[in-house]
Amino acid sequence: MSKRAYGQFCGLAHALELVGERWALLIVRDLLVGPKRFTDLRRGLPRIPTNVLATRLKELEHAAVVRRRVLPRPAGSVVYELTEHGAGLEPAVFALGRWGIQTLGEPGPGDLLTVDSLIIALRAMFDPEPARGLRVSYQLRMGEVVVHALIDDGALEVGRGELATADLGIETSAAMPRLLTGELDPATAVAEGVVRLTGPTDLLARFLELFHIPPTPKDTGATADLSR
Amino acid sequence: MSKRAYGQFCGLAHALELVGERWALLIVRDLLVGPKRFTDLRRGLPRIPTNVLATRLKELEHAAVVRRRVLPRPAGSVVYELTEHGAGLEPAVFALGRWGIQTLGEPGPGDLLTVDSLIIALRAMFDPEPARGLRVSYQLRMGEVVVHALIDDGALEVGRGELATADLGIETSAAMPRLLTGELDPATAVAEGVVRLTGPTDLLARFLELFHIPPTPKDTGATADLSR
DNA sequence: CTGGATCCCTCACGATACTG
DNA sequence: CAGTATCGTGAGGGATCCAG
Repeated sequence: MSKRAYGQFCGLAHALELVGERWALLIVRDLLVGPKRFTDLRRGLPRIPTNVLATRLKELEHAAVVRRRVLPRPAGSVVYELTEHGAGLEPAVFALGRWGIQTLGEPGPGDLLTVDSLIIALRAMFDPEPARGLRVSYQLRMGEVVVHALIDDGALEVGRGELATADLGIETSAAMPRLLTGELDPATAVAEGVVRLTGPTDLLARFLELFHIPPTPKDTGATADLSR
Repeated sequence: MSKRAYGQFCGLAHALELVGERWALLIVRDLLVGPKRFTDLRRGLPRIPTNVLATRLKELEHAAVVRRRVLPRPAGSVVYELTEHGAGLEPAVFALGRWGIQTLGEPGPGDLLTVDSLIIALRAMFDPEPARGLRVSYQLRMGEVVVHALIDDGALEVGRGELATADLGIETSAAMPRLLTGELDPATAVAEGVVRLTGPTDLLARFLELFHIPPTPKDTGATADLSR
């Protein structure tokens, strides 16, 4: 048994031994979007030391979560991708992401938003029920980051970059989490200018039906900030 | 921003900053069963150093996941319990647990099974759909650990200890994960004696309809053991 | 330029002892 | 019972260096 094992015959404990190390689930998050090279992962996780990234990738490969694959010639480069088993982490990553976004608050000065994290966030918050029989597309811009979402009869496809033909363009900043929890009313958000729209305004309400999270629970008296 | 922050404006990253430290989610797991005293938590997590447990509880309290409460006289003792926000981690804990149990394998020599982890495992794998209109009760014994489950029209209640009136008593060992993934056939499990029943045999198949996890994916060539 | 490996420093974790 | 104090170890953080 490993030195740092939890020593419990328990699915959660075993999962944490495989993907509970620091940075591991963020690597899985980025790989859920698609295969990536070492440098791509570095770009999406700028604060990870390269030795830690290399170590995590080896551990995840050993745990059959990640597969290291050498692309055929002439590319010849190395990509990391999730195994089928690793892709099975998607529900857990989505659930943790939905929980975390409830108390995300405003971005700190050094916090950055990546395209992949936004793609995963949209997929995590998509509710297929109200999307049945619906066909609509959105372009979402948050700072430099632009993604688009195609909804087609209960199915969602999220891609990076612009989509000129989108039914509605949404441009916003850090207000998005408060919008998604229902903490911020869409009408007042537009009125105050924290959300700017390009297209029919009523499609924003539709957007919030399709993408949502449980509302932030009432404060229980404990301090929830991150200062230590 | 904290020194060890991930520096990402992302729900998953924020969640990992709150409950991603070592032992944190195992503490949450035990508190999902009910409020506990410091010593109760120690008993359920025998390998956690007491200072780490104390540190985690303070961090979780600060993150509004856990609430420290002094019981009214004459008890006067201290209990830790999940806040509403902390209880919102249940779907994430269940999803991670379901993923981890797929590759749990056999228990190591030092691995132990606790009552609370078994209770959470059953709740995590319960499927309410086949339970509609159904009323049945089970007693489950794995080594020293005994719990019981009451299913009543889509609702599940799991409690610790024996239930003499249970419709079926199931006594097994480490074979349970393989049974739940479908990797091990219930008939052969009974025939080989790794599962012993007390009651109508066909209720075991019913049990596996009510409690199940996605089957373990086919091996992809990577080694999945834990030796380092 | 990609894909890492190596070094050093710090701090979190782990084990144990001890206290109100 | 409910933690705190102390100390050793090893993992993470950051910078740099190197091979293909």
